[in-house]
Amino acid sequence: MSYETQPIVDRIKEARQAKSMSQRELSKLAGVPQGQISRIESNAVDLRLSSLIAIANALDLELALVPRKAITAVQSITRQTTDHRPPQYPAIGKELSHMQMALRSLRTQSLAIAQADEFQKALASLNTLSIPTDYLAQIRNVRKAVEQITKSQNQMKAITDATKAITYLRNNIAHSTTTQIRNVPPKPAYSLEEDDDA
Amino acid sequence: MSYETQPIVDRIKEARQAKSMSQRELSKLAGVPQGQISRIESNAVDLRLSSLIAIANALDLELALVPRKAITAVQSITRQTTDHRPPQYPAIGKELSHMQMALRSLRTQSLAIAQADEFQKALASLNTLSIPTDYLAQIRNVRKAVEQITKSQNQMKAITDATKAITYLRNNIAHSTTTQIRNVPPKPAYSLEEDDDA
DNA sequence: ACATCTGATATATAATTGTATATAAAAAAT
DNA sequence: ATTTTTTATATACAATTATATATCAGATGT
Repeated sequence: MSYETQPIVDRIKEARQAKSMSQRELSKLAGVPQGQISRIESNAVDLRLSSLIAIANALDLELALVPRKAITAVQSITRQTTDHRPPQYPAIGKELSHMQMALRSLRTQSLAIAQADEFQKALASLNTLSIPTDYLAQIRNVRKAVEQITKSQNQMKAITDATKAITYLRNNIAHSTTTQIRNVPPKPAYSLEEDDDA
Repeated sequence: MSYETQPIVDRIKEARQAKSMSQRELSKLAGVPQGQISRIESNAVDLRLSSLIAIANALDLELALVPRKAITAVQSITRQTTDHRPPQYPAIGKELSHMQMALRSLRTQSLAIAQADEFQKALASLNTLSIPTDYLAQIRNVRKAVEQITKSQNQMKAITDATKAITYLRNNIAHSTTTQIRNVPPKPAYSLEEDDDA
C-alpha cells in the first residue's frame, strides 16, 4: 500500500516469523482477525493505529515515537536486544520452531511459569548455535517429548526434564563445534521463496 | 477513541505544541488536513498508519518498534534528546513561539539555510533560560525584526543580525540571573486550560 | 471594529475491518 | 505411495470507520 508504511509492516512480519508464530496464533493473541493480519503483512491495507499497537504488543514490541536525532542510538539498542539466530538446516529449524510453539501453548495451560522460563532460556541458548544435522534425531526426540508435556501427569517434572535434555544437547554441540570445524548450513545463493531476513 | 492509542496521540500533540506549531501549519507539512489533525489530537479517530507516519515525520519524529526489554533505555535516550523548556511568563513565551514560527516560514522561502541554522541554535540557547519580564520589550523588538526578515532586501544579513541580537540578549540574561537571584515565572497551581506538560 | 488565525464539525466518499470461506501446503494415516 | 486430515495463508463481501472538503464559531491582535 503506502510506501512509507512498508518498513513498519516488514518489521511486524519479521518479528512474527522470528517467534515462529502462525498468523492465526498471533491473531488470537492480538485480537485481530487472521485475514486482517494477512492483508497487513502483504501491505495491502493501511492499517489503523489500534491494530498496529495490538499486534506489536502481542509480539513483545512497543510502538515508540523517537526524535530524529536519537534514531541511530535507538536502532543500536534495538539490534542489541533483538536476538539474531544463526542459519540452520531446514529440518533442524523446524524442530526448533515446533519446540517454541509447544512452549507457548504450554504457557497458556500450565501453571509452571518458572519452569517454562527456565526451558525458554535453555532453548534460547541452543538457538545461538548452528546445529549440525548429526543431532537431528536427538533434537527430534526432545521435541516429541516437549509436545507430550501437555498430556503428562506431572508437568513440572516433564518440563524440567526437557530443560535438562536441551541443556545437555547444547553443551555437547557447543563442545563438538569448537573442537572440530563443522560445515555451516547450506544457505542457498538464491531462493524461490521469499527470504526471511537479509 | 481506543484507549491504547492515547499515549501515541498525546505525544504527537505535545510535540506539535513544543514546536509551537498550529494544526494548520502541521497540516501543510504533513499533507494531512487540519480537520483530521484536530480529530486525531482529540482522540476521536483511530488513525491510519500512513497518517501517523506523515505527521510524526513532519514533527521530526520517527515511528519505531522497540523490543519490550529495550523500552526503558529508549525512553531514556528520548528524554535526553528532547529539549525540556523551562517555564516562561506567558508574554515571553508568546514572543519565543512567534520567533520560531517566523523562522520556520523563513525556511520555506529563503535560501540562507546555514544562517537559519545559526539563528535556530541561538534561539534554542535562549530557550534554555527562564527569562525575566524585564526583557520583554527587548525580546519583542527582536521578534519584530525577525518577522520583517522576509521582506528584507538582504535576507542573509538580516538573519545574522537577528542572531547576534539574540545571542547578546541571551548572554545578558544568563549573566543577570546568575548574579542576582530572580523569581521564577508564576506557575499557577492549577489552570483552567489544559496543561501542556507535567 | 475588523481582519486573521485558532481548533472544531457536518457530509460525502473511500477505505479498513470482521465474518466467512477458499486455496495451498504440510503432516498423518492408511 | 496415496488418501485424508490438519494447518497456514489468502480473498469476497457487508458493515463500519477514517478521511477530504468545506464551513463554522471563538479567540487574538491590529
